[in-house]
Amino acid sequence: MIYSLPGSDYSANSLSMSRASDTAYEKIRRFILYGGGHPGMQLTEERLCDISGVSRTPVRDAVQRLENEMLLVRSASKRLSVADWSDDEIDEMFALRAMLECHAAERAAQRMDADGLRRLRDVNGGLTRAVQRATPDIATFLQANRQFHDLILEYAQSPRLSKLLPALVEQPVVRRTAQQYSKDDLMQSGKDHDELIAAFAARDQDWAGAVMTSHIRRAFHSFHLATRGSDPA
Amino acid sequence: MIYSLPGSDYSANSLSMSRASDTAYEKIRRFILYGGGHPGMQLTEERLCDISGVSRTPVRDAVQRLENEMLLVRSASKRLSVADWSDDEIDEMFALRAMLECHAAERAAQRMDADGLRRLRDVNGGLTRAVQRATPDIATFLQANRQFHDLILEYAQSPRLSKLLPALVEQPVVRRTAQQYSKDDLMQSGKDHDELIAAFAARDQDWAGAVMTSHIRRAFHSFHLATRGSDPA
DNA sequence: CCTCTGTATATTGTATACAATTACCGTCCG
DNA sequence: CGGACGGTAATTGTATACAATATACAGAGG
Repeated sequence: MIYSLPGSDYSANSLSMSRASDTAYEKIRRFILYGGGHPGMQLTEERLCDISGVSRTPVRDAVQRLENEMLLVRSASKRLSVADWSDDEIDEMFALRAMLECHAAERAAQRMDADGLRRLRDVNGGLTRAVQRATPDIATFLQANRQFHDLILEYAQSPRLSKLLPALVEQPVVRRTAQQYSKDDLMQSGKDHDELIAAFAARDQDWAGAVMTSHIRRAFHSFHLATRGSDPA
Repeated sequence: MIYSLPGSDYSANSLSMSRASDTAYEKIRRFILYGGGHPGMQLTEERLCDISGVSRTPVRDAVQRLENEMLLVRSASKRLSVADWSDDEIDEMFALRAMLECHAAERAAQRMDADGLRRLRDVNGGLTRAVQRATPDIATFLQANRQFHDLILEYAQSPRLSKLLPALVEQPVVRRTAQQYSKDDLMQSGKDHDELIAAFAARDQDWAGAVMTSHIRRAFHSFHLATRGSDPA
């Protein structure tokens, strides 16, 4: 049986759709990842206005954000299209993400407190319960997973990391690997998280970093097996 | 005798001031780093229009870019101010930069070719000559240094890295450490580059990565000694 | 004297009109 | 028939007017 990817979607703050530029961002993003947008597809700003229901000004704001996340790319003549990630770029994204999440875990280990541990245990409890059901509740799993990694990022206390990491956790990979993971894979994610919590409790930054690196790199290899039928190692 | 910092300013593409949003970006950036902008200073968009001489639309584009680079920060109520980097944030920036530049060097080592080696040697020759003058030519040094690191980034062939790294090589540090480096420090940078070239020629990615890490971390420690009078180690 | 609240003011957010670029396509000339 | 040229349509870039929102301040009530 096959499910979905451990790491995903810390960035999208699904709340606060108040600002038009935020709704534009969300809707265009959704269009690219789950809607009719396929890699290489040309998109005019006007088209994006139709998709998001707002005018060009907030659309342009959203576009700039999506460009930073490399979900949209701009041709030499400033025309927009949906990004088409090469295999090498996806591999690179995993590598960079492993480095930065490792670093975040190391910092979090140094700054963790009792309240943080409690919150991490709560979230991971929910994650584990969601997986252990007869048919795993993927949506809840993904949400809990996001919360778990967000908490680590919070305790890393690095504004710079908080700005950099979300851009690496974007969804083209999720889109290409949705429902790819087995129940055992999902359970292993929960166990990784448990070990991370143990490392945090021990304030052992090397341990925390190593577990996090394993966590991400396992996802990387599972991704390879699932999408290309071979292991990159 | 005291001079300036090894790593700096790969990002600013000093050319192509055609678009108003580009001139706004450049002028506001210059204002923050070398003009009247001091950390914590409040800036309205109107004020930024005066500074850059264009209307609010391109100013807002530029502001978003500068926010990503964390030169500008936005308060909870969406008001802008010049970023005020804490010591911890600066340390973090060096740490992240060391990781990513190391990674870039590793990738470049795998992808280097004869033409790239020649270009790197040319650039570093110019850098060394600029330093060896009776009074080192700092401007030329900085330009050559930027070109050198840009070349490595080019040969790393990672669009993602090319987007991430420039945001870490920004200037608040340069501003706070301008003219801080001795002639020996500058010469050592040239020697680091020579060793990097040797590592590239040998296609030894571990060597290249290690040299790059040393290169950045030495700058980090020199920065500490120069600005805080103590070594972080 | 403090706090709360309402209103004026300042600032940011959005829509739209217009300018500048770029691509598209038919035509002309070799 | 192929390629360069030029005109037109499409698209992005900029300015500005207006709307929404947040702050600041004054005055009333406790």
